[in-house]
Amino acid sequence: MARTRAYKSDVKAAIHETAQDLHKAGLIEKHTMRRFDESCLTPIKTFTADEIRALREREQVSQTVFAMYLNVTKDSVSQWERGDKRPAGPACKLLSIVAEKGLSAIA
Amino acid sequence: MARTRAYKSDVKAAIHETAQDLHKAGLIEKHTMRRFDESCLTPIKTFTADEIRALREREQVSQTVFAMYLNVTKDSVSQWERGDKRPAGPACKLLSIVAEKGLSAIA
DNA sequence: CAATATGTAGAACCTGGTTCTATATTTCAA
DNA sequence: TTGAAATATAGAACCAGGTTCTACATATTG
Repeated sequence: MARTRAYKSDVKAAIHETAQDLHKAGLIEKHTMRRFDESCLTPIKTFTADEIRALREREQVSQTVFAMYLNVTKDSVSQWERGDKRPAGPACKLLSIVAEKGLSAIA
Repeated sequence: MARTRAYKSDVKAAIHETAQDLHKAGLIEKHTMRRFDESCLTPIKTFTADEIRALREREQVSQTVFAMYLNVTKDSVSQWERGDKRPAGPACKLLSIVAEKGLSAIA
């Protein structure tokens, strides 16, 4: 292992690193390592308008500040929360991270 | 402070939490807190095709696995690396996080 | 009061992200 | 060695996400 971590939330990261090191050492095959990657990825949620709003309010920030964290415009956040538009792939990933680890995880 | 962290990379998160707590305590105004948020956000890079490829290869994963982490299709990653398309706002945010903290930060 | 922050609303535009197929090369297990 | 699977390129077509703009309404604050 290249690094060790104290937090249990980083178990998945550790699994990935372990698999990578095992691969480098020639102990496991590439396709096996990919299975590790698949299994240790956090599942992506599909957020409703209300869930997005609740998430933002949980973090106690305005739409503008929330948008800054996600690197989108404030209008986009507003549209998400009104159900006008729905966040795409990368946006959902960021929202999932925030939902699980809080805004500070993507500061 | 609600939590304390040991790593210096979380200084910005700490600033945010501190500002938030100061606001709750009525010691600073909302607009002042927003300035804190602005200043503690990691600047977003604009990635060239080559930089994206270099970033992925640094993490030693295939386009497919890289795509899984970012919650986009493998085709999108391929298009980025060939300069066919360019990552949008949320995608750039994710790439910036990976560039700074590694793939495990968005596992 | 005046200025700022916050959020809604809607329209128009552009391009990112998806999906599909086809091709070529490499990797690895049987 | 053979064949399946992984990897990556290429291009086309489509949809909708994200942006930008304006206008309006309501707090909030100095």
